Amino acid sequence: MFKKVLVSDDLGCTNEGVLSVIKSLKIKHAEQAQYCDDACLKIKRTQLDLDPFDLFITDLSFVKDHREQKYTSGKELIIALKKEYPHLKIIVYSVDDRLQKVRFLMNVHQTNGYVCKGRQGLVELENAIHAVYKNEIYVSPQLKPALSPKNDLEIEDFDILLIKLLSNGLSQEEISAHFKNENRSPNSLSSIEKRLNKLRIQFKANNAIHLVAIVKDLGLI
Amino acid sequence: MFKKVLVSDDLGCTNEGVLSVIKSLKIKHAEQAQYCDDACLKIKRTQLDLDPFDLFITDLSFVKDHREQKYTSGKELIIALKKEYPHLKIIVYSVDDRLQKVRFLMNVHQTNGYVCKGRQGLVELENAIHAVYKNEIYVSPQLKPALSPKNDLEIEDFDILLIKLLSNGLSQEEISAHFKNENRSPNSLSSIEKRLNKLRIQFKANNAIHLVAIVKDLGLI
DNA sequence: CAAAACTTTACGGGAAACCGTAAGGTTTTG
DNA sequence: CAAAACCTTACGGTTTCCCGTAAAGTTTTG
Repeated sequence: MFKKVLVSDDLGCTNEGVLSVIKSLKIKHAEQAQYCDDACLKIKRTQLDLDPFDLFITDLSFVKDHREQKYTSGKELIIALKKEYPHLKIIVYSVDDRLQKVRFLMNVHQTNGYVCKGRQGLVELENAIHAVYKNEIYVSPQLKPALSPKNDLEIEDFDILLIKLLSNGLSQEEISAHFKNENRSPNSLSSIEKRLNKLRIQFKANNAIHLVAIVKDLGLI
Repeated sequence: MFKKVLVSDDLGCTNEGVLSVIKSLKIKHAEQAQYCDDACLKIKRTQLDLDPFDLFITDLSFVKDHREQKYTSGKELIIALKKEYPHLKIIVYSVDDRLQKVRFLMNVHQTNGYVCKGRQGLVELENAIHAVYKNEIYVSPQLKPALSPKNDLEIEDFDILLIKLLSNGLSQEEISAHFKNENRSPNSLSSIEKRLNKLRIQFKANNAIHLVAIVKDLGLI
């Protein structure tokens, strides 16, 4: 079984809960961190040692506070860590069950597990730890569809950005100007209208307000 | 100190974390529930006994799943319990830090404590337990402003409803018609425009889309 | 009870969003 | 390499939103 585990979540209570599972698995050495940067530091420091952390369990969302942070989300930290230490096993433990995010972390960045916080969260986490130890990947049952390849009728980044700018109060004309500034194409007012029209249909929205509300509820922006 | 505590949160890991605090306070008897209805049942059952639960710590948001529930949120359950057992001490332990909600539960329904989940959550929870045991009320420091009386320049229900309808995709004209249907006044298109204008200024929004996005982020709708 | 203050409604003009059509580019494909 | 398919842009017309002003109605106040 894993020898040394790091658990990172901004909520102390969640760390406690996860640590109780770790303990029940007879893993001797476990630590916790409440900031991504702390977690990063702890991992980097021990990678040079004889017994580095061999499993990292992390939340994705970390509430900002007074402490300035280099990494402000679990996602960023995972990307950085996987680049530097591809062999470090990482399990995400998050309430965020959006398939996009799951797919991104699992497929693009080779994260080893993704467990949804939920009523069964701790049980699933235990299963995940066992699976990942056997070099398998693990995702919570409700996230399985995320990894099935057929499910790729995706919203593009462009669309997300577009809606995000809308939600920030920019008019379609301002968005067009903004895209022209950044040399991003398409950028004509007409294209933006067209894109929004497609999105409205896709999300069954009556108008732009409705669209933004729906997409916000889905957590896409 | 309290003799018998019930902890309720849909996330098992959070319950574990809270229970670890309870234990450290030498409270012998503690139980947990993952559904509001379960919590309710446990409390009701022991209220007739010699040693009923004398403290109830609960989350507010409970994710719905297959199990049909009478109470679907901590708020509803608290209201019901406080009506039936006014002397039962209740502490809210939630990520939700919206002042409106705090004020509602503390002032209107005599909840005894309100602790924000956060990095310091468990420490604050411990303080809350001590305070509540001494018949004081406790709210997390960042929520203090919620209870100061001056802070009552509230958004009216009308405004909330208005923005909600907007976010549901209704045009201003449709909203006017809708209000006329329900005999709610004011209901003219002009009044609705005026109201929205005021809200846009108040929330520093560029347009209606922006307004809806801001208000959604604040969690008011 | 009448003046003042406020709220609600009406209306008109300009801006932005919405919608269809069509022209000009680019990529795909036989 | 040319036809087809697709994407991007342009443009005009209609609807909705945004904003100011003013009239009508309601409440407050001396």
